[in-house]
Amino acid sequence: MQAKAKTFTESARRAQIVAAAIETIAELGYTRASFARIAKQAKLSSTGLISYHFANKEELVRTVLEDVFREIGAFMAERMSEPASASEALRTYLEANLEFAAAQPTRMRALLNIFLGGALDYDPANERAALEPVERILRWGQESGEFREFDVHVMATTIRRSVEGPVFLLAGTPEPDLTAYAAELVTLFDLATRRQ
Amino acid sequence: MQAKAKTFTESARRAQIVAAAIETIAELGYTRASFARIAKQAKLSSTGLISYHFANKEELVRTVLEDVFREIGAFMAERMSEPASASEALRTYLEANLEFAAAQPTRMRALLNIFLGGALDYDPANERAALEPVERILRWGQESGEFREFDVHVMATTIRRSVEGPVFLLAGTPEPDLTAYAAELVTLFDLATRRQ
Amino acid sequence: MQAKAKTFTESARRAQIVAAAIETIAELGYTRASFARIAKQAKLSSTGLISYHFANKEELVRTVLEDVFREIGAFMAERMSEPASASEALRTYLEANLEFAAAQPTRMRALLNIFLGGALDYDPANERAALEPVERILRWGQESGEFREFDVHVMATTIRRSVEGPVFLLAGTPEPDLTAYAAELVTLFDLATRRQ
Amino acid sequence: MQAKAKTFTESARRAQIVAAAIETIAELGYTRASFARIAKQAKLSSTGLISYHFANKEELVRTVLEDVFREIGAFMAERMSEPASASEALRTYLEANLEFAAAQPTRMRALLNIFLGGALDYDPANERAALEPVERILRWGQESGEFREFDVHVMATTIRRSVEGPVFLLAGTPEPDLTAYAAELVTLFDLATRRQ
DNA sequence: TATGAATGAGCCTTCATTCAT
DNA sequence: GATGAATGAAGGCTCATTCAT
Repeated sequence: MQAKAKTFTESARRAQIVAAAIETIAELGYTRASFARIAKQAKLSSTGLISYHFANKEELVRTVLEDVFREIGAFMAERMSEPASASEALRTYLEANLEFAAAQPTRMRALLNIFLGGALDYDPANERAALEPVERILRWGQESGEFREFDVHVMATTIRRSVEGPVFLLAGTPEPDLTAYAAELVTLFDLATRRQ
Repeated sequence: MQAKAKTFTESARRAQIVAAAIETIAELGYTRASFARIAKQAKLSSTGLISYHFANKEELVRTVLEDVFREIGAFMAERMSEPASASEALRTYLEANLEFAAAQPTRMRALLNIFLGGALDYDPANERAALEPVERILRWGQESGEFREFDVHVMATTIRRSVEGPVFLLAGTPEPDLTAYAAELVTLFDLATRRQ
Repeated sequence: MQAKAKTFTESARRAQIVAAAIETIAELGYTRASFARIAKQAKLSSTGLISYHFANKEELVRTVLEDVFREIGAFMAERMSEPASASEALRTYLEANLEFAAAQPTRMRALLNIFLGGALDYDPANERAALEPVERILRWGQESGEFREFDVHVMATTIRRSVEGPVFLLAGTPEPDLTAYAAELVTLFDLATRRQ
Repeated sequence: MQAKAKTFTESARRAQIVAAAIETIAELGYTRASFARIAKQAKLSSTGLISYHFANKEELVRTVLEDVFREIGAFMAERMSEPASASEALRTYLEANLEFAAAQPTRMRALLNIFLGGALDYDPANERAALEPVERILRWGQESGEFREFDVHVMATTIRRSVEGPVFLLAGTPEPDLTAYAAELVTLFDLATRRQ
């Protein structure tokens, strides 16, 4: 009944399973990431153990998402602390996103594979959650006069998708220059947002 | 090269199956669009009938893609004929894409679900094919002096993804204002690309 | 209703289908010789045509057997005409069988694949029919005093199977020396049968 | 090389499935021995259970073969220990083969149905393995002077097929006299092989 | 006669999940 | 907590056969 308190062992097992799920989903895509394959990746002896720790596949996937989002959140929080201006915040947002993709390509691929692989019935809440920090920056810039008038939702959607773009590059190219990519995006959206 | 001539009946059946597949893939995603569900959608008596008309699932999906691409191609060709300048071409490209998404939301969703849903092992060639028309416009603009210097690939990727953005909105919202959305994108990328 | 009289066209079609079936069964084995593959081999446009000419697969297979048996029978009849003695008849029987296998390897393989491939519920009548000519020779030899006393059925079975032995060699080896093989068998069964 | 250690339960299940497969293959032939029928014979709830214990049908069949070969090997090893001469070895070989067929007719039929039923793409290695013990006896006899000169391969093939001959009889006849059959074969091949 | 189309049963396999131990 | 075992639904696909034209 009690929903929260987990023993240490249980937490460790769940973490191990989640890590294996991320690895597997990143490598094979969501569809092919069956319990059998995740268990093998985690060197678990039975898929039953996954079912034991997670009510069903959906809960496992949800946990994977939470885990990845928490990491991204922590990473972003560190970079984004106390920006002096909205345009600086936007620049940092773009750079930090691509840095994270470069640093954690597996997590990033898993994330995309989940969203793209039909894992979840499309849930607008997820998109709203991802968009919200960007929209906050954009509104800040418009209020401060740094940014021109534009539809915040459209701009935020475009920005969000722009940073997802290079993730797939990471599979093929060994060392794609994400720093340069980030610089291009920074310029692009600086021009697109700033008051003329 | 030349495919065997199809009889009228066969063409009709194939078209019916393809239509049902589009509907089903758009609604459920690629993974859950099983032959059984497609057959039910098409009111067929047996999944065997799908196998009778298509060698395997891959061929069916490929046919779906061809069908959608042909429609998009025809639609775009009509809009894009004889643009006077690169910036006009870019504007038209953005507008036409969103118009098509508004006119054929189901086809558009199916398309994305196939590409994003792990239906195909990720093939850079597909992405290159989608990017190529955009990159041509961008290079034209740079050569003509209309556009500033920027990395064509990054800009093209960002543009391409920006027009995919609103597709999923179409499921929830009955009449999203894609005209306004297009106008925002046009301004956004005009500012981002033009020589200052 | 009328069981026998076939039109010319029908006979030709049936012959064409039977020939294709032999080819296909010889190449792929009975199990994989589906109507679809036989139709392709015969360049027929529809498997329905096979069903039109043959009540079911069993009838087709039975017809194949009759066809092959008729050929073997004709071939053997020519060789075996008027043997001077039982031992000469036996020698000729062995030689003629291997000659036929060398001359018609496809028919021979098809024959074996049918018997071995579970095509027919095992029917002792087939075996009896194959054994009967051999047993006749053997009884002749015993009655004439050329052959010693032995169990005719055992000897006939052994002889029959001995000539089936080399058929599979024909697949792998381009030019197996069936003449030498026949000579060995002739000596073998001469020693095994003759009065000491 | 070393297969993963099986638990007792798993071994028992596998044995049960193998037994059911033997029964089914012997009765219906390889082709008609589907997982569904084997499962029914074994009173299993689902064909999935067979797939759970065996990677695929090929592995099941391979296991059946190993099982039958192990039994035959043990049976033969006992009979064939320390023959005094090649001709005694040959006699024992013939007798032991027919005894085994009499004692284990189901296993024997299954074996033949697998080899003859197109279960395996025809593999000369299998035939060589079956022939090898016979050829060893024959070479021994030729070297010791007991046997006349003859082509060892032809003789071995004929002997091998001669002992397979009566296996199918076992289905129809309740108590075929395989002892008498063996005696006939012993005489036959004694005459055929011995130095005159 | 011949054709293309359709049918529905059956094939092997994979899957998430459950359960006794 | 963890394991191996079992379940039954569902997957894509092939098959022999039937039928309207």
